[in-house]
Amino acid sequence: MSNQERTADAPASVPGTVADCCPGLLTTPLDEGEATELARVFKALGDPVRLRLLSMIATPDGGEVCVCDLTPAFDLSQPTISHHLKLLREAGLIAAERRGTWVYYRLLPEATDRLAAILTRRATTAAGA
Amino acid sequence: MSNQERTADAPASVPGTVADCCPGLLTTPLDEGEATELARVFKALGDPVRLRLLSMIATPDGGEVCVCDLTPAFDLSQPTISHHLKLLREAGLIAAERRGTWVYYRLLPEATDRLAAILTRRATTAAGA
DNA sequence: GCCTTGTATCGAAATCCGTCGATGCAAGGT
DNA sequence: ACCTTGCATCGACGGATTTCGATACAAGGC
Repeated sequence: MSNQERTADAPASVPGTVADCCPGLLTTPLDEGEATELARVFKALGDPVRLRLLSMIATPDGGEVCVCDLTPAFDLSQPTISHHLKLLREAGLIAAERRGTWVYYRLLPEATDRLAAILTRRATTAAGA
Repeated sequence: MSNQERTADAPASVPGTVADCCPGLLTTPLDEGEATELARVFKALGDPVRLRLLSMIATPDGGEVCVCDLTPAFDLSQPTISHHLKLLREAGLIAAERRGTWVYYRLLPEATDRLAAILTRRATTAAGA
């Protein structure tokens, strides 16, 4: 049983609304085009290194992490990390910005919000009663 | 002769509890073990065929779909569909039940709930209580 | 018992993916 | 200008993934 709070009048910084954006995977069958596009995003999450990268990027509240901090955190070569960051970028999950010598990555919250909404089971059973 | 038992279904750790499982990906860095385990689930979602299968399985309110309804919905061979269903099963996303001649699949909502929670940005700033 | 139908597993082929070293480009210091 | 440092791209290699046909297993009808 999901004890979801109904943040009806959420006073705090609610990250936008994810209510009506998403076809919903769990409520209506996905057509082929949507499935292909969604699969690309989930595939980007389907690797431990990329998941850790994403969590390291998403964790700081300012939401920016220098690549120079990401690369030494893994036992992998620098090109490999760069490759994984590129995949996360192409999936629309993160964005990069060059500032001087360094490149900073930040999370794109709309992307994860969308995925969360897609994976959220709306209360279809509680319809009306 | 073939003495093989069918033990390759679900992984050892069946997601029974979802209460304390979710560190939150967006709020704390993932350690390597969690990342590996999570990546397996996301990888299962990283294919258009499997996404469509999952949505077809999750869509009916009763939550059960016969394989005989899934297979002809794709332009793929029956073994291929069976293979994709197996991957979704091993990821803990769906479960199978044989009833007579046919096999029925249903969604395991705890799995998608967990993913949705992991991808949900919690209000870290409001860390009260 | 045997055949038919539904589903899973096996083994192989083609393709994709993660990883590396080498190299190129950008920016700054000297 | 030149060199140094940070990051991206290239080309290649090994391992994983997707797909198939063939086949095995399960259940029911004859």
